[in-house]
Amino acid sequence: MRYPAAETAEKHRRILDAASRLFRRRGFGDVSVAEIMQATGLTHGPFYNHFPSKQALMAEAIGHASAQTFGRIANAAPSEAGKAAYLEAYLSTAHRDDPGDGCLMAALASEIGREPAVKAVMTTHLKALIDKMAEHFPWGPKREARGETIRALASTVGALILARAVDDEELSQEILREAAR
Amino acid sequence: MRYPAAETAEKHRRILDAASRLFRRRGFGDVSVAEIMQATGLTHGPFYNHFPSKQALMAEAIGHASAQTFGRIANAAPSEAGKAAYLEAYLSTAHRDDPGDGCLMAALASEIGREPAVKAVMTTHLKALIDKMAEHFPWGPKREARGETIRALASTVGALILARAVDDEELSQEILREAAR
DNA sequence: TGTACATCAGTGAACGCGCGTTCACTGATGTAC
DNA sequence: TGTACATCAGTGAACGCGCGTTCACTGATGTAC
Repeated sequence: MRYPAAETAEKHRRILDAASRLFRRRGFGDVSVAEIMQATGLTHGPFYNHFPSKQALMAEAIGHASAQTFGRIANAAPSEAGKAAYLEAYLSTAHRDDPGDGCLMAALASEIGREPAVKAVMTTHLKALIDKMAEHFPWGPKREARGETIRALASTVGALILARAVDDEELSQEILREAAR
Repeated sequence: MRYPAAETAEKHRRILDAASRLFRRRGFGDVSVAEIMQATGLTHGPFYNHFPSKQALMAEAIGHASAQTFGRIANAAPSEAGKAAYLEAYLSTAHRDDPGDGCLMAALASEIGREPAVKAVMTTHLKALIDKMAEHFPWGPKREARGETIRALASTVGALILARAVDDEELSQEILREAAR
């Protein structure tokens, strides 16, 4: 290899960072390959040295963002208090106003199902996420843990999406507040 | 008017019908004006006799689909059984597999916040929807009705979105089933 | 009633634009001797 | 150690394409007399 492998890997990572942030902020369709490459300080040409297509980048960027989420859960205390803090952060206005660094599902929800490669990565992510959350946090009776995790996920993802879809600050906050109960 | 007004209005309605269905099925970005017009049996030219821009159509199509949802709620029996039937239909695999005729929020979730005109219409829709559901269905103590409605909306919308984002039939069904409890 | 005209929704070619992707070229880096 | 060469990531112009939008034209409809 002409250039050290570490440098190539570093660039690959920077493209994924920029892409996963921009995609979550504005959606797959509204972010161009050129813009992503510009965000990493390069022109758009060498993109194809790293990824075979934009579609492939979309799938890999989802995986990249998924790893972030897992890091966040692993860092939360595995107690009732840790769970409460995690959910509170999830339903915060800070998270609502910063989709770029936030939840994948909430940010790209309706676009995920349309691209099979993306959907596949998302499925793996969600399965692992349910397992991780069910095992990491306390959920009352053991055999209820999985069901409760799924219900908590659906509620919080739904609430965040509704809060973001709305123009009215008061209503938006009300939705987050109610879901936190 | 050269052509009878009723005919113009009828065409306007047919464009909105096609648009709101296609948008929900595939998203705003992936559906072209030409395709919508073709679905109504016309070429794309006269589109601009009906709407000033695609953006304007997006906002109007949301309003159009919103009216459908309200019709569906009004038709449900205002009883515990009516509410259960409504929620069961919402969380059915039939609804999951037919976004074109289904819930606006779940279908366009992440794209709504990005277009201010669309967001404004959506806010009006959601406000009216919360009021309508809180008042139409029984929810236990009166002053809890609004909060419970919001939580039910967040849970069901979230569950439908997760169920659609997933590749695995079993997991998808599990999500719908858990949210229905 | 019949005829010439005015209207305007519909037609389809054309426009400019931005996109994903390709490619001939550059030039900095490492290698061979 | 020094020099000529090979490599390959990066550059940026160019490609074909589909999109939203415009527009000169058509032709069916209704109106005026």
